[in-house]
Amino acid sequence: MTSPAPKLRVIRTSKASTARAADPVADNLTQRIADSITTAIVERRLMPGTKLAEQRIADIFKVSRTLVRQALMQLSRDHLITLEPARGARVAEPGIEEAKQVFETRNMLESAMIKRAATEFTDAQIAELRAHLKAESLALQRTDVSGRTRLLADFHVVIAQMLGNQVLARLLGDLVSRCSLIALMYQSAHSAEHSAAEHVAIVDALARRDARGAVKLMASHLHNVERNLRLDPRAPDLGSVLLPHRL
Amino acid sequence: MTSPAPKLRVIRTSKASTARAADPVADNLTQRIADSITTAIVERRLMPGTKLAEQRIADIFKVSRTLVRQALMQLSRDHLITLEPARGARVAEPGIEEAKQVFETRNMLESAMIKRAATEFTDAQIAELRAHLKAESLALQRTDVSGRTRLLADFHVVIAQMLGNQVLARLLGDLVSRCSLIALMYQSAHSAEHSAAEHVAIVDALARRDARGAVKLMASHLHNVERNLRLDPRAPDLGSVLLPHRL
DNA sequence: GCACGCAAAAGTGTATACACTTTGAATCAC
DNA sequence: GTGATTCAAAGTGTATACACTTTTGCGTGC
Repeated sequence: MTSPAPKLRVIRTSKASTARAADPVADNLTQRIADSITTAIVERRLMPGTKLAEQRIADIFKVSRTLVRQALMQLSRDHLITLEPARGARVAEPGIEEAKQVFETRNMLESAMIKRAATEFTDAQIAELRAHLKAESLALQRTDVSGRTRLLADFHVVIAQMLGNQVLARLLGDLVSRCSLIALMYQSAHSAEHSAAEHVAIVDALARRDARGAVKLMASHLHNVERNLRLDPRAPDLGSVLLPHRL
Repeated sequence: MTSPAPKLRVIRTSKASTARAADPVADNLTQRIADSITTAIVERRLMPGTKLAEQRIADIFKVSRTLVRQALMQLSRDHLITLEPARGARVAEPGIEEAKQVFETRNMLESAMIKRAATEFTDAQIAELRAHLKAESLALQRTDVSGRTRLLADFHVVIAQMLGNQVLARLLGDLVSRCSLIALMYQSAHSAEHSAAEHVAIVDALARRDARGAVKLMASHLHNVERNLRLDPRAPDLGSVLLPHRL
């Protein structure tokens, strides 16, 4: 019969059905393309508004347009690029309104998250967080720009993962990467050092099991990041209209 | 001569660059396929675990596999189906753990959301909400099953939209549709009437500008929905293992 | 009879082909 | 010289082709 004897069925099944089944969509190739473009955007090598022609990218990665299209559609879902019907893909240019909404939503999620963390985290987990803070400060000392940006963003996602809530972690991850794009578009004046210091304060509050304090610190941290964006309605509009964004 | 007078260029551009640019990814064709599958899943015509072969779907819609693949990848991002590397797509079977995480995340978002709504909604907006409640009760009376399911879910998203936060609205929309799938998988015992009544209570609290009360009511509403799922670790596992899910 | 293995069928992964749309530039009219 | 028109180049949208993987059914050996 259709013997259910799984013989030497690949072990991938187990991994696939547990961890991967969530979303990871594609094989490693499409994903690699998407990741490359993502880091290029976050590391400011692709400026907002830049056209992303499919064939160009396909040539670079030595693959067909098929895979590039898949990657682009994925990035579009993450709001890192925009796809217009017959006009192709461009690096997203999030507007001021969108920026505010992203920060507000982050605040909603992260306030609740840090509150839970304050009451539920074990000492071991807090130690793990301190290790992350250590890595942040090292990256700062080495002036490792792309590394430090990544670590500062990861701090927030790591907390979500430590709570064991993968759904929350993914959601927050999306929001955080959108924030990276927003921050580089509106030239944040918020120094990385300042952010790292605020992270330390937050973890200290967690260590004291001071839920209320942690929530307040997290809220003010997010508020500081947002406040230091140049969200003047005038300047960005003028700039983006006048300057030639296309390549 | 070959030029078919491109004069009457569609105004689509304006709409596309403002509202659509966000994410809607594809043209109406890919989207229609995705929508058809989505409603088929939510209306229980496609049970969890059902195989979704690309060519079969392509034949049904009279399109090529290309468009079907796009639609499937989109649905996969929404967690309505799962894609395994060389084994194709199946209707998702969200696990118990995932269900709990989705509800917890919804609670985080919606508590914060309803709190803001209680202090910021105008009388006109509350009237609009009451109109929605009216629609819910009408769908209940007409025993319009698919309509009522949709309306009950939309209630939560509508509140987010009324706050003017599109980012929040989309995030919540994704979570809510995952909940629909979860609810039908674990045969919710929570009656639609009960949900509708709880919605009324929430809006009443909003009308009183009773933020604390509204938050409490929303939290207990979500808790009730979750509690009435058959999230016994034993029953579902046994059932899903024994019963043949495939068609 | 049962298990193993092999081969055909079905299905997915990627590349390519082709139609249609947009873009840009050169031409023509004024 | 300025403005509109047209045509070619570039780019996107969809279909199809083909390679490779998984599944399934049958036959063989024990």
